[in-house]
This record gives sequence, C-alpha cells and structure tokens, in this order.
Amino acid sequence: MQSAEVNYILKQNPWFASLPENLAKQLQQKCKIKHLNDKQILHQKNDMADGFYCVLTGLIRASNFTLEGKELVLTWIQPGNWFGEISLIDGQPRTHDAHAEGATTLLMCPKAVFDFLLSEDNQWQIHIMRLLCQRVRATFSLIDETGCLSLKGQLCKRLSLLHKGLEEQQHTMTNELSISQDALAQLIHSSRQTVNKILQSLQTEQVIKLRYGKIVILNRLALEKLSQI
Amino acid sequence: MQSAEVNYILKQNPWFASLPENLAKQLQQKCKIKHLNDKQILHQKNDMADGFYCVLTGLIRASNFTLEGKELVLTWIQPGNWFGEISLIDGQPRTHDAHAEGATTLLMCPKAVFDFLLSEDNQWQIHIMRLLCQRVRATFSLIDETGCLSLKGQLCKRLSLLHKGLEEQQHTMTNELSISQDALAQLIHSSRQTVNKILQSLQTEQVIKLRYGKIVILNRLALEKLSQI
DNA sequence: TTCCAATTGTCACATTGACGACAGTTTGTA
DNA sequence: TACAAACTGTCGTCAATGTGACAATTGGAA
Repeated sequence: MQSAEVNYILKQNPWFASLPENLAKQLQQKCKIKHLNDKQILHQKNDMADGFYCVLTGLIRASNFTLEGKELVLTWIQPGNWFGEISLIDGQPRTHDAHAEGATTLLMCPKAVFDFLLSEDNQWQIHIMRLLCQRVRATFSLIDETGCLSLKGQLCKRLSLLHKGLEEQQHTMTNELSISQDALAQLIHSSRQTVNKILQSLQTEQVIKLRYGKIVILNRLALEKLSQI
Repeated sequence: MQSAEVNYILKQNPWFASLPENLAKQLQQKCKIKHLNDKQILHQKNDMADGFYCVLTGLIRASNFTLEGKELVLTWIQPGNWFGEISLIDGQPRTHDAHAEGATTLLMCPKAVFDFLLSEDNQWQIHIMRLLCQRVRATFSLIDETGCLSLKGQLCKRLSLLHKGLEEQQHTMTNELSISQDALAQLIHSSRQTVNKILQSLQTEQVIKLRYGKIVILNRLALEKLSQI
C-alpha cells in the first residue's frame, strides 16, 4: 500500500486529522503495516496489549462472548479509526475480541513505541485524552440507543452510522452497504428474522432498497429521523 | 464536615487512593464543598461543564430522558467517586443529567482549577487518563451486562455492586441496602412488577431478605455467581 | 453450465416482560 | 391514634421478539 494512500485514509478520521502535523507524522512513521485474512484474530479478550491500531482497509469486529457461546458484537471498526489504547494506558487486558471482517489491513503502533511517544512528548497526552473522551461518549451513545430506541430505531441508527463511515472513506461514492441481515442482527443484538421484518418495512417506506447481501440507502435523512433519541 | 472525615471518604476510592500524596492534597485543598437537597439538579445534559465533582455523602443519579419523557438511569454515583471529567477535557457539553438522590454533599473542583492543575503539572495527565480508562471499562461492562444477562442476572449484578459500594464506605457495617424496588427497576430499565417477581425468587433462594424500602443481602457470593457473564 | 453455500422471505409458536389495576403493608407525621 | 404517602405483592392482558422450520433466491466456484 502506497504511503500517500495510507495518508489519505488517515486524514479522513477526525481525531487523526486534528493532530498537530508533527505528531501525526511521528505516529504514522513509527507504525508497521499488518495484514489479516477474513476471520483472522487480532487479539482476544483478556490478552495483554501489544499495540495501538488503525484500520486501513476492511473491518475489525469488536465483540465478546457469553458463557453459552453467543457472540455479542460491540461494533465494527471502520477504516481510519484507531483503537486499542485503553489496555496500553492502564496496563489491563483487552476488553474485547478483535476479528478481521474480510481481508483487512491495519497500521500497528507497537506498545513500546506508544509508551515512548506518550512519555517523551507531553503534547501527546492531551490528544490521547481526547480520544478516550470520544470513546466514552460513543459508548454512552450506544447505551442510550439500546435503552431508548425500538429495534427499528436502533437498526436505522446503525445503518446511518455505517453509511456515514462509508462516506468518510470517500473511495466509493456509493450508497450501497455490503452487509448481510444476519450481521445487522448481531450489531443490534437481535434476530435475523426480526431484522428482515424491519428492513422490509423500511423498504416499503422507500428509505432503503434490499439486495442480496447489500442494502442501498435511498433516504439518509429519514434514517436519521427514525433514530432520534 | 470535618476535613478528616472528607479525607477518610476520599481515601476509600481506589482511584483517589492511588494518586501521589502531593497531587491528592493539591486536589483536595482546591475543592469547595457543595450541598444539594433531595432531587436537586446539579447539571443537565448538554449544559457546559463548570467543574469536576466527588460525592461525599448521599448519591448522584446520572440519567437521560427519552423523547417521550421516560427516564433512563445510567448509574448512581456513590460516595468517594469522582465524575464530570469528560466535559472538562473535551470542552463538549455534559452527557447526562445529574440529580441528587437524597440530601447530598459534593466536593467541587472548579473548571478553572481543573484546567490549571492539568496544564501546570504533567503528572496529572496520566492519572486523568487512568480515570478515563476506568470510565470506559465500566461502561463496556454495563453493555456486556445488558447484552448477556437475563434481567435476574442484571439485577443480581446491580445488587452486588451497590453492596460493594456500601462496603467501600465502611461507615456502616451492614448488609442492608436502602433502595426501593421502583428504583432498582429504573437501574436495569425494567418494571417494578418484574423486579418484584425476581426479588421474590431471590428471597426464596435465601440470597436476600426483603424489607420495606430495604434489601438485606444474605449471600453476596450467590449474587455474584448469578451475575457472571 | 451446474452445483453448493450463503442469503433472504415467511410462517407458526413459545417466551419474556411491560403495563394497568387494585389490595395490602409500612412509615412518618399531625 | 388517625391519616396520607410511599412501598409492596399479585393478577391478567397484550405487544414485542426469539426460535425453529422450510422454501426460494442469488452468486460464485468447479
């Protein structure tokens, strides 16, 4: 992957884009590229942390498993997004499993480098704090969604967020989300059948169009309206 | 309130207790005491932040409201716990309403002081980062609970956490939680009737004893076992 | 082209849990 | 002691949703 291309992806991310030029360059230069195949494991819950990551292409699925083996998906991490800082900072184990969803490319900043950057340059600390605040706010939002919204509302919210993520990458100027109804069900902790019923109703309302393994967003505003809290 | 008494409460909290002596003293000295009556509002969602707080006595209820006016309780903040740092750090508005639950005493570190401490002494930043990490992990736990556990499991988890909070304060060597079934229902986003049914079953299992406005914990281990993920 | 795996569409059925209703109990206060 | 407010115990009803089943469709690989 070309450096210019990596740079382009990184800059789409608001947090990275807000870094002072010297810090951004520093971080980018000290990272290595890492490839994962579909379904390959990056790390598991309770592993000790080895690095700070950024998705370049593909997706990372962050999830946990119940005692009975049911998978609970927290989120899909889309290109441009950094993750894994929590365990690096507090020295505690990983909070979630991280699996590649499709062939995936990552930037990896090794733990030693991360620690070095943080200790060497005080500038870094405020930016890591901001990243942590974003994480907390995103997590609070998720809690609000699951608590306040009907399944339909939650589904609309997720579709809207996935669409926004797709837009941010810009590579593709499409309204087509490649995601199965099964996967959507996991994202909102629901069942495929229920998701199908909701998607059908959204299709009737002309908000989306259903395709095999894909969803076409016809009316993003309607999605957002349906997912208001 | 006596300074020694304040000191005692503060030291029960693991985060505060882990601060270097000079930082702990610094923070404590620059705080003012603030009293709230039952149901009094400390701040509302979307307010701009004015300070960093610690509960000394009483409780703070952190919650949001749905469009239809239903209250969604995130948590009750117990004595010794600090909160409110997110908005101070990222300059964005408050994430939740904060109401006093019963007569409540707080320590308040005004925004200007907080900013000053953070900018003046680089030592502070790592400790604030650790607090943020705790916040993220606690929030992830909450998501896991609501996703993985039955209502009974969630209820057991909450009872267990409330009991732990009570223990940490130490003032009282009792196993009696003063909380109505109504309030418990709010904590797990359920209904009073359902909570009552679950509590009855726990009483039958000799895990708790029900009293008017109170719950006596008979078997903490059983609670923890029932709330395993 | 043919076949297989993944995905979708749809149904009936069982379970969970919210909600309204109402009676009974406890506590604090006048 | 009497009363009101808060709290608890319990029912029946109803809507939401998980689940198993099975047929139909689609896309990719042999």
